[in-house]
Amino acid sequence: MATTLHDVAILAGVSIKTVSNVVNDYEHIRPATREKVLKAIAQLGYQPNLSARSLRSGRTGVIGLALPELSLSYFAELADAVIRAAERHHLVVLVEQTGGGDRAREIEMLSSPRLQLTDGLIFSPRGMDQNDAALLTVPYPLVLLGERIFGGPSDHVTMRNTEAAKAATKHLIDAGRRRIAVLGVHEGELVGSSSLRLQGYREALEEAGIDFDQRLMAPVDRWYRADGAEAMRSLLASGVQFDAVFGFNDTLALGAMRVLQEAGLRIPQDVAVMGFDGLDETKYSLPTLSTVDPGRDEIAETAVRVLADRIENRDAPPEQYLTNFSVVARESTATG
Amino acid sequence: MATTLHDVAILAGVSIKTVSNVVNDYEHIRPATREKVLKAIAQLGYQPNLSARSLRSGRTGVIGLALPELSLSYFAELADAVIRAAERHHLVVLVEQTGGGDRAREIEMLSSPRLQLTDGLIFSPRGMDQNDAALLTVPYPLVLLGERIFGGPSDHVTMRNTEAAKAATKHLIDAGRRRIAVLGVHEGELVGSSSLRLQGYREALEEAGIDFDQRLMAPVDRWYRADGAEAMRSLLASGVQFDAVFGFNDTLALGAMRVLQEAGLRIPQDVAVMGFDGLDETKYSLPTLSTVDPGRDEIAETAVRVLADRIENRDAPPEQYLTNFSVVARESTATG
DNA sequence: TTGAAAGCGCTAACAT
DNA sequence: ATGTTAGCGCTTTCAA
Repeated sequence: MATTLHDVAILAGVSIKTVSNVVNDYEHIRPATREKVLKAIAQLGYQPNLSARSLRSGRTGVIGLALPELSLSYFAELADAVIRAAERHHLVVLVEQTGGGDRAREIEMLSSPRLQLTDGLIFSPRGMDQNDAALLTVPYPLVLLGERIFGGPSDHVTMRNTEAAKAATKHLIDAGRRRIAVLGVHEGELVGSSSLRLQGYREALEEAGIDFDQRLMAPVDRWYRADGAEAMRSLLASGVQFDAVFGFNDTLALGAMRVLQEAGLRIPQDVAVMGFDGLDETKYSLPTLSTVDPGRDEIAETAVRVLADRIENRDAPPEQYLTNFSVVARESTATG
Repeated sequence: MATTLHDVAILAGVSIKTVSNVVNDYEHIRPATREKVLKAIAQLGYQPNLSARSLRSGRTGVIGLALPELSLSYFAELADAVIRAAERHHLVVLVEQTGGGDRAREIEMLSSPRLQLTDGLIFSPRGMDQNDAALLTVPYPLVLLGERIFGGPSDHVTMRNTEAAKAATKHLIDAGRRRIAVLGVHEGELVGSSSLRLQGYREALEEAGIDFDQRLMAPVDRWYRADGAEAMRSLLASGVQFDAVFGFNDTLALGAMRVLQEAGLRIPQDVAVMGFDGLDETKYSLPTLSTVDPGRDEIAETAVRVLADRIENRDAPPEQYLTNFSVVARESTATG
C-alpha cells in the first residue's frame, strides 16, 4: 500500500492538516515544522493520491485533446505543441483520436464518460460543421480549434486563414506568376479552411488585377498527398496553362510536386509551388517547399492558456482568438 | 452539480447499492428493478464520477505513453496505433513527451506524480540505456518499447531488428548490389537499434560472400533527415564507390535521397535506397522508398495487451515479446 | 435480490 | 500556526 498523508503525519508527529499544508505550499508554517514534515515525506517516499485529491477538489490536472489522427503530421505537430504548452501550465494531456472526419464519432466523443477524468477539452473537429455548432454546448470547459465552426458557444482559437492565403498568393504574384492553380477547393463549401483560403486567393488576385479562372481550381475531397497528386494529374491532363500551384495544405502541395516532377516540369522554373501549414517536412523536400506557417506554437499555447483560464472562470463569455502567421519562402517559389 | 448515485437511487426508489449494481452490470437484479434504475439514470443523465471510482477501486482506466516527441513521424504513428489499441481495451492514453533523448528527463518522468493518474506506462526510452536497466524497477506496471535496454525488470516489446536488417540487406543484394553504404552507425555502441541493425547487415553480407568495408559506414549522431543528408554528402565527398544505401531509418534514407538527387544520381538506377520503419511518408516520396515495416500495429497491440494483463496480474515474471516485420519493396530498389 | 454502513485519501471549513 | 472534522462519490463487505 502506498503511504498516505496520515502516515506522514504520524511519522512527523503533526496533524494530517499540517502535512497537507506543507504539500500544498501553504505559507504560514513554522520552518521547523515544515522541515520535519518534508523529512518524513522524503523518508516514506510519499506521493499524494491524485484520485483522492481530484475527488475532493473537482480537478484532475488533466486536459483532453481530441483530434482526427496523429498519423497526419499536422495533428502530430499540433499535439506536440499542445503537450509542451500544457506542461508549462502544469497540466497533462489525454489524447483522443476521432478518426478522419467521422461526425457521429466526434459528437459521441463530446459526451463520452472518458472525459470525466479531464478538466476540459481542446477539440479540433473534422467531421462536424457549422450546423453542429449547438452541439458544442457542453457542461465542461471547451476550446475549439480550426475552421469548421465559427460563432459557436465556446472559446475558439484559429488562424487568419483568409489573410494568410492572400499573403501566400501575393508571394506567388510577386514572384511573377499570373496563372496560379489551386489545389484543395471544396466545391459548394461556405465555411471551412478551403473556402476561407480560396477567398484570400481571390482577394490577392483582384488586388493584382488578375482575372479569376475557374479552370485553375482543382477540387479535391480530402487533403492527403495522394489527392494532391491526383488533382495535379487531372490538371495536367486538362491542358490548362499555369505557372504556379497553391496547395491549400502542404500535403497536397507535396503530392503535386511529385507529379510535376514526374511530368518533367521543373520547380520553380516552370511551376512555382506553395503549400500551407508549415509542416516540418517542408524543410526537407526536394525542392524545399514554400509554405505558410500558421504559428502552431502560438495556437497551442493560446488554446491551453484559454482552457486553463476557462477552467478557473467558467462564466466569462466565449471569445475568438486569432493567431499570427508568416509566409515562409523556400526553393519551390524562388525567383531568378 | 453533477448527479450522483445517490440522486439516482432516490429517484428510482432503491438503495444506492442497487444503482451501483446496475451500473456495474451485476447479474442478479430483478429485471423490473434494473428497468426502473436505468430509467432514472437516463432521466438524470447520470454519469459515474471516475475520480471517486478510481479512489475506491485503485484503477483509473488511463495508461501513460511516454515517448521522445510526436513531431517525429515514427512516434506519431506509434502513438496513433497505441491509442487505437488502448481503445479496444477500454483504456485511454495520456501522452508524455520526454524530448529527444534527455536521459535525466526520462528518469524523472518515471517517478513523476503525474503518473499517479495512470494504471501503468508504456515507455519508449531514447536517452536511457542498458546501464539504466535497474531504474526500470518501478512500483507500477511498465511495458518497455524499443532497443535501448534489454533484459530489464519489465515486460519488453521489440522487433526483430537484426533479422529485419538482414532481410533488408539481402533485398539489396538480391537486386544485384554489392557496395551497400550504411547510414546511421553509432560508433562504439554495443546495444541499440544501430548496432542490432548493423549486425544484421553484416550477417547478410557474410552469407552473400561480400566483404565488409568500413569506408561504407556513415556514422551519424541523430537520425533526422538533415543527418541523413549530411552523411550522404560526406560519403559522396569521400569518393568511395557504392551502388546502394541502407538508411537505418526512413528519415535518414529520405535525407540521403535528396542529396543523391541533387548530385545528379538516379535512384534506383545509379544507387538503390532502402529505409527502415515503414513510415507512411515512404509511400509518397519520389521515388517511393523501399523500407522495413516493423509491424507497428502489432507492437502497439502487444504493448497494450501486455500492459493490461500486467495491470491485472502484477506477479507474473516479465517477458520479452518479438513482433513480426516485413520488407516492403518499392521504386527506390526496383531492378531492371 | 437488495440495503446499510464503512472508508478509499484528500481538502476545506472551522476551531483553537 | 496547527488541529479537528466532515464529506467528495464510489465500491465493498456484511446483513437481511
